[in-house]
Amino acid sequence: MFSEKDYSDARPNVGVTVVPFVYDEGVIKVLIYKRSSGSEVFKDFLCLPNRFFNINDFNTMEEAANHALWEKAGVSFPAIIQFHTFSGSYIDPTRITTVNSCYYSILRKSEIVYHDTFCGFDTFWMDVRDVLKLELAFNHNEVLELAYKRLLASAEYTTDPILFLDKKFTINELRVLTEFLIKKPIDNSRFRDRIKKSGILIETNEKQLSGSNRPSQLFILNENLDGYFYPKSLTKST
Amino acid sequence: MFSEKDYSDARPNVGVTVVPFVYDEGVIKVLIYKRSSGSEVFKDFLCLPNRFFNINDFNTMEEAANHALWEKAGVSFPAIIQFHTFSGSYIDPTRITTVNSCYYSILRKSEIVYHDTFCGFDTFWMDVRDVLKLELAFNHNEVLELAYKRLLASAEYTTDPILFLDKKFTINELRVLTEFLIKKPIDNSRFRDRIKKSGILIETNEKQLSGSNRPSQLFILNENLDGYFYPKSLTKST
DNA sequence: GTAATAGTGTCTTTTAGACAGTATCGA
DNA sequence: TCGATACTGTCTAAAAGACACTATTAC
Repeated sequence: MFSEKDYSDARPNVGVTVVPFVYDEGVIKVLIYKRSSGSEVFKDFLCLPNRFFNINDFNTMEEAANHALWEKAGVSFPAIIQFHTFSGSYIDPTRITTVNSCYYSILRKSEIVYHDTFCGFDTFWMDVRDVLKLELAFNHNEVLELAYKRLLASAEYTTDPILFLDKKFTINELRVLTEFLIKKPIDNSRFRDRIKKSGILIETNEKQLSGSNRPSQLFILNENLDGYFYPKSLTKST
Repeated sequence: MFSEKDYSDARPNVGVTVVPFVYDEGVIKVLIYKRSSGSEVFKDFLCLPNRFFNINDFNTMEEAANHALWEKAGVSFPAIIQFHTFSGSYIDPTRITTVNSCYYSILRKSEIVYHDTFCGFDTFWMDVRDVLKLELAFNHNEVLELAYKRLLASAEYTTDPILFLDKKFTINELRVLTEFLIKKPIDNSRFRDRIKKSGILIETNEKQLSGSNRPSQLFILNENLDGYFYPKSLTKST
């Protein structure tokens, strides 16, 4: 396999797509941009940040993904999570068979460089659920749909969504975010118990005043733990 | 992005790799084969089933993956699960930058066409843990390592490993398999309770005699349920 | 004081964990 | 009858779930 000279004309186009998520105003928003009217295909369509994977410019697809993210969202080297690679001639119907590796990124609102236009692109942050009603370029509807599904599922098992919050956050902020992601109410008392016993959060010596009420304790993520958050009970947890 | 004429020489090589797993003699085995001494690269190395993704031969990478699996393991169109796409020049160091999309497959031992040589390849089924000690071609060590890790993790959350068992199986067979995958003993009584309450298994009217003892009840998988198996308790399960 | 949100305590229900006990077969 | 493995019951410990209660602030 992988013979350079034999196969150069039979190679697919390879691209990366990034789904940049942010938690803002109580909902998850995604960054999209409008393709220029000079584009070869999908002129003026809305689109997720993407990039051709050109081996002269990039060694790995993660580099290409980071480049796309920087170009459109103004964020450098955030955590990106590969969730699926699509392939087929349907992705770019007027051209050749395409391979599209997709990543999503959990961004902190405070770290995004906001710009209506950047590198010449018109970008928008929109509620994911609204974007899913639109017709996007390429296969970006299925890309966004799967990315959102995986993001929501990750809230059930991992601490990843904590990356949406500021470095210091309150347990209530985490609870409200988690309730949004899993679409169910969570009992406050239980949630606090679990979190304290799990050891995933470290109490800081700071408090936050959010109104005329008792100040809330600020926590940071315990970086030493990772992976699964909620204990399963298939076996004794020991 | 994706401009055909501009980028044809800058396209990476794209290949698929399949990790065929089977549950046999109480352990998970993987199929590997020996590359021919006429290969351009990695002559005589052991290797996982793989295939160049040539757009003249295949429309999607899943087709290429199925072809590789058929060629080496003699199984047609089993369930394949994409778990990661690797990229970089390190994958095939003497040639150009490569993109390698990887799948694993959960095969039933009874459905595998066993052959020491098939389509001219010498194939072997070996305990995964032993294969991981060897030096495989390309990046197949990291491919196998991640595939095995994902397979083991799937036993904690999904019913996927049931696909290793025959269509009709006993709860004890499932328990022993699960104990192997999660590397922990499971209480028999609890396991039965959970399974019965979860509704993932349907009782058949057949029993199996496995020795001088009470016959065991045979079950089949309830295909209507899918996804997660063990209930989490973040919220009331209702 | 009141309103508002942060955080705690306590009781009931559900589930997990350990393990003894019963069932059904071959020999 | 005995040995072996399949399967069930029962008791205790732990966790979940519901919700009342206290804490701290602005006004």
